[in-house]
Amino acid sequence: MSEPFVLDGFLPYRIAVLAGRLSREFSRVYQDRFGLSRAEWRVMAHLSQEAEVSVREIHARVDMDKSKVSRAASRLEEAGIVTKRISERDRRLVVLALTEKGSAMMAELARAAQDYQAELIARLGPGAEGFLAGMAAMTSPTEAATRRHAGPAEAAAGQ
Amino acid sequence: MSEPFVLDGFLPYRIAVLAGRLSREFSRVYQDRFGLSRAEWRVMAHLSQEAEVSVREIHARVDMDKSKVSRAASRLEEAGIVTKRISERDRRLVVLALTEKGSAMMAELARAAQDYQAELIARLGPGAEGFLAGMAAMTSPTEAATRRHAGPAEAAAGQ
DNA sequence: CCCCGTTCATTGCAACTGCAGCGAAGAATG
DNA sequence: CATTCTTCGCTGCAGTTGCAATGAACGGGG
Repeated sequence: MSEPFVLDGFLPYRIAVLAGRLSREFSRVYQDRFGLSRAEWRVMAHLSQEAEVSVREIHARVDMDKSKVSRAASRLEEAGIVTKRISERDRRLVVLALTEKGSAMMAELARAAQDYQAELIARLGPGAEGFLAGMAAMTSPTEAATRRHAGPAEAAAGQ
Repeated sequence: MSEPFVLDGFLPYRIAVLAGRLSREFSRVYQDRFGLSRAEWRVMAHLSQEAEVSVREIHARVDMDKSKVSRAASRLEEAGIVTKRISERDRRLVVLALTEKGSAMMAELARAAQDYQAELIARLGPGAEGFLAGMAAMTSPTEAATRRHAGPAEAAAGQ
């Protein structure tokens, strides 16, 4: 029964290491070429999905604290990559949108991202499907144990 | 060919989110019960594998900057969880080891970790093997693209 | 119409992070 | 040996992080 604990086999650890490695690998693209931080890249990536998004929406979907989103957005605005304006429907909301410059950057980044994604799939080989299925199972809200209050995106935070 | 870029399908992103979620989920154990940070937990976990380890060894294997290891070790020492002493064979090395108190904590943590691991495997269900195979493939040093100078543990950093 | 509880985004603050640089100790070279 | 190069752990520092608190704006109930 009680196998000795083996760190190298512990899934949260293994996945965290993998995530760090992939993240770092791809960060070369947006960091070297555009000087973006990971947080900034994520905000941009999210904006490429829906043209106009509020800080709250990004916070809710992405694994980022809302202050992190806020500050990333400010830096992007300062760099002329996104615009911030107050929503007319709800004046508490800040609506983010890519500028033309931002869109051009994002187009290039999207291409690079797809190339990288293709390479990863290639690395996975035929086992890709199994891996993706596992990701889904893991991500699913089974959470038998460790039930939590939880908020948007699991109260974000972390990383 | 050129599918539009979809953030939710981008593997580095998905894996990062998953890693964050699992990490946070399990961190409740060592954080709530023992007040450990993630870095401290990792150092302890590593120490549970081999009784005596140097800062450098942890830095090399784990995805942690050496200063991070150093400071985590200092905090653990202050808390009476590990001891630091200078190696006799090489007086540059600092040898870390769990104290009795630390061992007791680690035993409890190991149990919790195994429970959590079991739950994760359960979540994965029959697809577990495929997932683990994918992890291995992904981690493997295929790295066709993005070759790097690299150092210990991919020059650590990140996360 | 006016409260009052809630939802947003931002900001202050303390803690943490990574990086560069340091001194001490070992290894290599002649 | 003396000299130089490398390895190891630590620390200063600037930048970042998460958390809590703030203030503005909604929205519902009386």
